Amino acid sequence: MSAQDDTTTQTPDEGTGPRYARIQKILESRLRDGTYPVGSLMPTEIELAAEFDTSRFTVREALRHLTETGFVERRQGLGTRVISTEPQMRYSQTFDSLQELFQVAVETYYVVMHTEEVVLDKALAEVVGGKAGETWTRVEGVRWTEPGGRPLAFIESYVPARFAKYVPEFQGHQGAFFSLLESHSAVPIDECEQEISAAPMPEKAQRYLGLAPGAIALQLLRRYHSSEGVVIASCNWHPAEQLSYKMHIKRNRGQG
Amino acid sequence: MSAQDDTTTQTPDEGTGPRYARIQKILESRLRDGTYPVGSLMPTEIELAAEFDTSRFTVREALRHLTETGFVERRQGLGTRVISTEPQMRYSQTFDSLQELFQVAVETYYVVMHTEEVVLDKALAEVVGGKAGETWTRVEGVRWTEPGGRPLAFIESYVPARFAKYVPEFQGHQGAFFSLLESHSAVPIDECEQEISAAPMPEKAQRYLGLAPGAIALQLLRRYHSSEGVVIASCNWHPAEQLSYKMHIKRNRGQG
DNA sequence: TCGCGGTAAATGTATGGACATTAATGGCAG
DNA sequence: CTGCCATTAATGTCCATACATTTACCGCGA
Repeated sequence: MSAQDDTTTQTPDEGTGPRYARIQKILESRLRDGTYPVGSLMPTEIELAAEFDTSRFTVREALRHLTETGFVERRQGLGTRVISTEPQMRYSQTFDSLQELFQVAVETYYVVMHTEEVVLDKALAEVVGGKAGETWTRVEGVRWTEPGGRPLAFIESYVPARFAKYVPEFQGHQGAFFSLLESHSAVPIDECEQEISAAPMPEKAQRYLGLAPGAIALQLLRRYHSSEGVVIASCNWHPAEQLSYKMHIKRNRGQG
Repeated sequence: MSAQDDTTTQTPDEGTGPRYARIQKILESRLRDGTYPVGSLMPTEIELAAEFDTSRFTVREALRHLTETGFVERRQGLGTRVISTEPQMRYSQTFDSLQELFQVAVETYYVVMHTEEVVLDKALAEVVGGKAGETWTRVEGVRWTEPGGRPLAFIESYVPARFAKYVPEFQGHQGAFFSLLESHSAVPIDECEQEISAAPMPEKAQRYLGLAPGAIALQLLRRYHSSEGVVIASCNWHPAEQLSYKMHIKRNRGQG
């Protein structure tokens, strides 16, 4: 309700383009100016439809775009929660496809090199998404094109203690861990954060992968979440020449 | 129409979950087995609705998911074109937001270090998305936090000859090039490909950025496309410690 | 031959309604 | 106090329908 800067009268009737796009712009401006604070629930579809004098369908289109753009998160039975006041790289995907999306894990084989229990210190807890003092299992391994084939990546994985009993299953597993853990423990995995960065290849990884000192790695840190927290955190080191991340960003037509 | 492997009878009535999801799975399997080849047009919404004995709305939901997953591309007046037989990292976004998405370019300043004309050889043509033999302008520069501030990245940009006249505008520009080119030339930019990889920091970049030899870079190759082809290709080298790419991948609830 | 305009066909936008599914809530029984 | 259950409210799914907008295409005229 700030009186300043109100050149944008809050009606979807001005401007051009589809109505849902105009409503979307209004809602975005409200998100930015704090009308709908982060963490709060936005008005319901019915309320917004009434406010903008339009149908629920049109409001849903606007909200769908806000979801795809990473501003809000919607849950059946709950509502529309504000998660950001600016767009995010957020990628929505069905689960089976998600597994295929992480190309490297599919049709490749994992070999466990080393396993140990660790108590999380503060720094490690932050990385894996756990709490300091908890006991987790740390697994070192290498992913291969095929058993006895060419090594692809060095992987360090962390799982909470309650999943430790499934770790032996990792040995020789084809595919991603998270699907294995999910099927064995019946804990559904809802989302995954991924952080891509560049880093020197760790010394141990150089040995396992047969690389010269000074090798460069594309480093992928992934945290797989169930509703109760992180189920697996893994850090993958891929030789820089062997992996790159391609994205295709497409402009929505007609919204200039 | 392969007779083998036909455990999936092609009706959406089996299985559980929403009907559009079942239809989506059937369509995905057809994409994979070549029933709808890459480059071809899929049946229209009306035809699919008739085949699956459902409404156009439900078919649209299935196709919307295929679009978000990167299998197909839809154009009003044309149809649904198959662009891939497996899911892709495809990110749809409005344009204003896209600029914000490429965080680094916003509220930073670009300084041109060097400009020259180059004739594309075959390898370079492939990288920038042009044709061998064409003349492009190559621009070297550095992006800074503020004029005279801290250097953030070394950037090598290529623009086709017809845009060369706008290159002087790059000097001291705040924001991304593509928005500058777009506003000056009135050529709308539809999409952007991005490839993220790890690489050694080029020697020239080490000098410009004041880094020690052996520094590691997160390398971003971007191609901005208009309908007529690549408008800008740029390769950015960021010090590995200063940049990472975070993604949030969310599972569609209720599709196990 | 070239360009212009009309037409058909496809997706895009929008309405209004109905019912399903999920999640929080509060009350009741143990 | 705890646990189960009915209620309520929100989004999710689905229908039939209409019109708008974009694109490809064909034919006509200059």
